[in-house]
Amino acid sequence: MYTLDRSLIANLAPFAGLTPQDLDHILAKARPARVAEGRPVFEQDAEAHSFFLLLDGHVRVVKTTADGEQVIMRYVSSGQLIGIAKALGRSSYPATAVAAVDCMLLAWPSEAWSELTLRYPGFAANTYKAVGERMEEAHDRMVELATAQVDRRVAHALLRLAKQTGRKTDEGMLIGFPITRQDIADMTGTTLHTVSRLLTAWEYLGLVKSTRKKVTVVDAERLQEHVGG
Amino acid sequence: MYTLDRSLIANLAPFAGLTPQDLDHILAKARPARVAEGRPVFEQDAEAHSFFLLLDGHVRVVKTTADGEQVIMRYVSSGQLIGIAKALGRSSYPATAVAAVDCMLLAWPSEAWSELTLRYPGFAANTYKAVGERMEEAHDRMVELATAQVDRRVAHALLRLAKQTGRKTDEGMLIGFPITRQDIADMTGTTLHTVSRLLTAWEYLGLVKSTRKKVTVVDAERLQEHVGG
DNA sequence: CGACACTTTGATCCGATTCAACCATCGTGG
DNA sequence: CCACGATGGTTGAATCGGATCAAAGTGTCG
Repeated sequence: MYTLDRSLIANLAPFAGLTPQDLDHILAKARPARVAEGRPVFEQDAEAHSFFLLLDGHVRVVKTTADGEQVIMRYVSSGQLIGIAKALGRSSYPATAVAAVDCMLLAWPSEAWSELTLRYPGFAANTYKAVGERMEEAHDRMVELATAQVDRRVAHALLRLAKQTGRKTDEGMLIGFPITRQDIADMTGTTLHTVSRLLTAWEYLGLVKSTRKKVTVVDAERLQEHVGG
Repeated sequence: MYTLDRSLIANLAPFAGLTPQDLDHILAKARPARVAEGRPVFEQDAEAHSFFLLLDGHVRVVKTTADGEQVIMRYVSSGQLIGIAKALGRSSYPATAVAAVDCMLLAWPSEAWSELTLRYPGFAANTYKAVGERMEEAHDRMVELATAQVDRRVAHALLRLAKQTGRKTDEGMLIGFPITRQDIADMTGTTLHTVSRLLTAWEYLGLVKSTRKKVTVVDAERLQEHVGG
């Protein structure tokens, strides 16, 4: 058995303010995991046996309704915790998490949660701050879903993803993982047809550029304005 | 100066498991407040100077967008905490809270938050459990807004309100506070016109009954089925 | 190269908003 | 106490944003 190096997590937000000893102790309970693109990290309604830290990659968090409709709740980038059901008093996962690309994670057994938060109040505070941010994000999306037209919702989704995960290329900000028209539709509550039409229209206007599973935001400001922001 | 009686809060979820002494100490820091129907308890973006416990009444939590559109995030019933911005690492209120009827509240200065959670871990746990529940609620509404038709969204809103706040009458469950067509529209992301049409149609079918600012769910099961549940 | 996953585009349809007008109920002040 | 303005509610007609239905095109991988 090897030892995980603390440099893996030392600079990540959830562990801000912890000592090297703390980090080592926390890492001692973790187990590394690899999840291939398209495979689940955990599944909706399954018993929440573990929580995870995404070290590298991107994960899509999806809720599926009783009648089979899907909604993408959010995309998780590296450095963030996922599956922290226990932190919010749940014993099962509220959604499915799917690797959007090949991912590296650390996994802790859920029982470790209460011990870690008790022993490291800073860790708990960091986590609840993150929960607060997610809550706010959720509220913002609720407002948007309730009031904004489809074009605005799609534009905002692209702008958010480009900002959060974009890599600068000579054409603009390329969203940092493969994403289909269907995925975008599932984030915004519309259909792949409408997303396709919007993207072609925007490409024609020079606002975005896209190919199979790749979307680049060419001109964020004009895209923003174009949908009225 | 008088003393607040601990029986005011002894049986409420946020204070479950605390001793009488704990309760007295917590109450010593609280200040009672009355807010008349239609008046704000706190306002969006204002500095979060206090958090509150709703002792009696109903409060509507509303977000207003830059372009003046309103969305009702939730209704708060008595016994619940509101305005706990500090618990989630915020320094301003994310929304406006308006008294839906005349309300009685207790108010604590925000600085008391960290002291209370540190001294009473049970209080903290109770709170985060509640936060988890709200998070889940928010997610459910996101899914619903993204996938369900207007009639289903309106029906679910009414069923939820009837269950949470309803008072049994000889006609069914009467929603426990005055609510207008516009309010229902603001909860579900539609217009007062559509809500009005739905309510008249459902009244004709014997599913609901409504007059000015009052809505009664007559037959919850059939209403549920009618929108496909 | 063939199969499959993803994308585009046209045509049609419908739910829900918008526009418009009117009615009902409530509270207030002359 | 009644009149009047304000707030809340209803209903019809026109319109339109997007979903749905349908079909064909294109890139990718085994």
